[in-house]
Amino acid sequence: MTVTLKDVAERAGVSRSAVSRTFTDGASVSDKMRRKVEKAAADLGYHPNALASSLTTGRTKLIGLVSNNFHNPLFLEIFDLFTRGLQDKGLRPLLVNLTDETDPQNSVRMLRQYSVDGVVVASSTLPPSFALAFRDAGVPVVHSFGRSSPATKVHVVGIDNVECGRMAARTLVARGYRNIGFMGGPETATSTQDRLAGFLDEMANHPEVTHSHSSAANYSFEAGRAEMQRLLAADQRAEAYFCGDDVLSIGALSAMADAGLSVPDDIGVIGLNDMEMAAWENIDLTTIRQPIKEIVSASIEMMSAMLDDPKRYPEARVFPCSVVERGTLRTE
Amino acid sequence: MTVTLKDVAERAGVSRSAVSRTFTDGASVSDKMRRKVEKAAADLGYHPNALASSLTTGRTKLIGLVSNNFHNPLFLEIFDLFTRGLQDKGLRPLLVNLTDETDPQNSVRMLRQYSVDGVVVASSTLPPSFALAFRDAGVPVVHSFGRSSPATKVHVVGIDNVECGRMAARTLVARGYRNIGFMGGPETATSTQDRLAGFLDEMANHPEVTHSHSSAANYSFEAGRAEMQRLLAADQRAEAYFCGDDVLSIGALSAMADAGLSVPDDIGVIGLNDMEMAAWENIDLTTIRQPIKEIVSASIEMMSAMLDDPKRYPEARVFPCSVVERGTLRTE
DNA sequence: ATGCGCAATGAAACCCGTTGCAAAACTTGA
DNA sequence: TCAAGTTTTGCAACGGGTTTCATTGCGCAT
Repeated sequence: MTVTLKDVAERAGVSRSAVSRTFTDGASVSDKMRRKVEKAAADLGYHPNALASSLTTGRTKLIGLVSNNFHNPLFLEIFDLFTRGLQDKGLRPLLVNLTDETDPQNSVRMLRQYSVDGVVVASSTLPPSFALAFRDAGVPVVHSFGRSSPATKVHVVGIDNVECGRMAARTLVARGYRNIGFMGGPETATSTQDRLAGFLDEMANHPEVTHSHSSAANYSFEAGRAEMQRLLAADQRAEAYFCGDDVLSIGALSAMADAGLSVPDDIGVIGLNDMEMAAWENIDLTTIRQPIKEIVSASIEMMSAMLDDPKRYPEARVFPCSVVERGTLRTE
Repeated sequence: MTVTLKDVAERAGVSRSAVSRTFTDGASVSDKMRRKVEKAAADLGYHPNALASSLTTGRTKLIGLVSNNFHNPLFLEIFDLFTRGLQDKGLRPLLVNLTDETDPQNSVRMLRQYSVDGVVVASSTLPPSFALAFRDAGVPVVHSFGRSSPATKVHVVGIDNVECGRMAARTLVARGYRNIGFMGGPETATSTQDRLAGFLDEMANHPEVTHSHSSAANYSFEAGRAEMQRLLAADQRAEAYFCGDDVLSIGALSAMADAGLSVPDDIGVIGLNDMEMAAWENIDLTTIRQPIKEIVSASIEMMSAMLDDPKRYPEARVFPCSVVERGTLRTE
């Protein structure tokens, strides 16, 4: 059924090594030989078995793509970018869905069994220790959308969430809001923690502005809506909210609309991410743009580099964010 | 660096076969042996190499997951279901992003190189010939969300798009709309073609109702919005539209809002899919529900069955759809 | 022709496991 | 205690490639 090296070698009347060499570039083969082998291979419909070769070469070109964000539409964009970027480099994404799983050991074991060349952890909610588990197992790893620390031990690509928190606070204050709320994602997520820290840090510079904060159960529409409903019902309403994610913001907007509030006249919202949906005309969300294209390509670049040099010194690449002006904050 | 069977065998003072057997269930090993080997394996941190074993067993447990829908949020839900379902069965999804690619041969070649045990084509826009290419290459394949034909040659799981078209038309007529439009997705997509066919078929039963149809460039918000803008500007506006997809509907709703039309008072919309977003309170889209959970699990079941019996007779599993009543059609 | 250097080739060992087969080690029953 | 039967075990071949190393073949200058 399946055509092997040996079959081709026999048909072409050459040795197996010769066939192998015509299919690995950089090997020394004469034109005559190459033509002969290629002819035989074409006749038989031969394609080399990538897995068999990985046995000796030690490379599979398989990259584990690990994530736990299968409910945030932003991540569809991210998966799109990752799969295409990896494919362009001849790498194959082995997708791991971590939903309801926080222990890295299972994933580490599984991905090692499949001899992946490297692992990309694409998540803004997993702790740094998660990626670390791969490094400790000797697997090249980059944590995309992760938290970078000065003492980082794995490659990290992302944004400065603390600075984003500051930026959001600064923006809201500059627009004249004097009672500001932060509605974050799950408290366990590093991104939530950092954004809150930055937010509070900046607010400390503005004692005249009152502020408060709370968090939604997770980064989802429902959670954002529920939390905003709670805030509005408790009559603790701020003049404007920084929501720790766009999809959360959209949930919040929905709760505001239900409460009869008009945005941005009665209440303001600024999100974070700038997912495609934020630009939809019926949403038109003012938000802080996270440059996902750049983050993904930097992640892939780093991964490539690590494949060549697994001992590469860990590095954090942090991309700047900027406010995208749309219609959910008053212009002042 | 990497610990092999041989290392464990040496440390335990037994043969390599013994080690292999303790790690393959169903093999005959004494308890004493098993304990000895497991001890040695644990000491060394050994894990079997799944790829090496696949060489002799002929199974990799790798499943190609092929899709070209990386811009429709519905597919994030679908990927979530697929990855979890496959993982639960011990299978590993190798993700292939087909964006901008319609020729199956590249994917076939690549997936064969990686010796995948099977392939799931998850797409409502690819033609039946795409999945067929895998079958012809001897790879078990199931086409999820595909078009089933009476003479189908590959396993297909999905819905009856023709019937959905009829259902939409029937629903709109029943609500008293007398001028109805169908706004489909890309004309090359089988789903669009079938939904249109069903729509027209049903409309033929209602000569008193005028109807028209057009199509958006692709299944996306922007395309839906643009097409609806065009329709409204041309003043060809119908009383209600059946949009061939939820995200298309949402784009259309946005265009309607901009045009100052109020839904459902001035104009009605019914979508198709019932993605999570359709239930968001600020969207509240009346739509035809496609049971994606059932479709995905049926696909995985079929795939499992084919792994046991690759020559399994091809079968089409078609799930019924039903209208989900929300707020974008008048109640009449 | 002769010899030199280099590119192309093949034989064989190796990568990490699995498995058919025969020998070894146990049971069991009488 | 011994023969017969059943489990366990190890050996060696195998799966589909790659790679080292020695050998062969070739072009070229002399």
